[in-house]
Amino acid sequence: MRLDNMLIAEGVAGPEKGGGVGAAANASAAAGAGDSAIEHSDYRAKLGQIRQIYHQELEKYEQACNEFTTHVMNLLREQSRTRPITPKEIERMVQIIHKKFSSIQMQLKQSTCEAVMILRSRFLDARRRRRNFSKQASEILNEYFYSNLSNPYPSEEEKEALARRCSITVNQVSNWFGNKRIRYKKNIGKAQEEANLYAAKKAAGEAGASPYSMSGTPGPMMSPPPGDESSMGGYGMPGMNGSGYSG
DNA sequence: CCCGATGATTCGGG
DNA sequence: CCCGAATCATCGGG
Repeated sequence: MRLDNMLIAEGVAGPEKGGGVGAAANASAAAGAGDSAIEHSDYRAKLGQIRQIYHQELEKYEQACNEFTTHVMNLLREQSRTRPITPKEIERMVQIIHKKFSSIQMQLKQSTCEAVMILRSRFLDARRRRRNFSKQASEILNEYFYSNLSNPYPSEEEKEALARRCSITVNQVSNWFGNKRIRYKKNIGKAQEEANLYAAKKAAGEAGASPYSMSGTPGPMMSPPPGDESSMGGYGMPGMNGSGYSG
């Protein structure tokens, strides 16, 4: 009976229509980008389709069940002319039929659940439908990162400020820094170019009168910049096949 | 179409 | 909870 609960929770079963603001929306909106409304409208449309089909099928089953029941009843009535048939017997018959049909309904519920699950992962999983940040947002984030290379761990307040400036969520800022740190470390050589680039940009912006202590480079404690551009050909990228599941 | 870049999620550890 | 690491899934340029 868990299937019923789930279908109700997803808004497939339960209230025929109306708001139907399910638990679907807020379930995995963790770091979802700002405009989640658009994606959700698509999601809702598909969900509505599923629901429609579900109810359609359900009704069909019910109708078939009723038809079959009356059919059997008629047969029994005819038989009752040649042999005695107790009402108990009839009731038993009806119960058997209903049980059979409800098991069929279970199958329908299960496949509907499956469809909903697929739909959820297809639309609500933020890994899909990923959008790159704007160029400007990347600028801001990179600027902070390379200006604080020795300690690229923004506090909560700083994250909020950055999030506001970039028009993204705090979570996304955290994600960005997490990715940036690990990827910087993984590839110092290339990142160094970026570092120089942003350092130059910053220097241009400050035009000389900067309060930085000029005791050499700030020396990032993460790893010493080797400045070695060669020997960064290919690190093993395994197959990464795109296992296509139809959608 | 391939492949690197990139944002998001998952997992293990403190 | 945050971090690093691995991984996933999409984007975007060639």
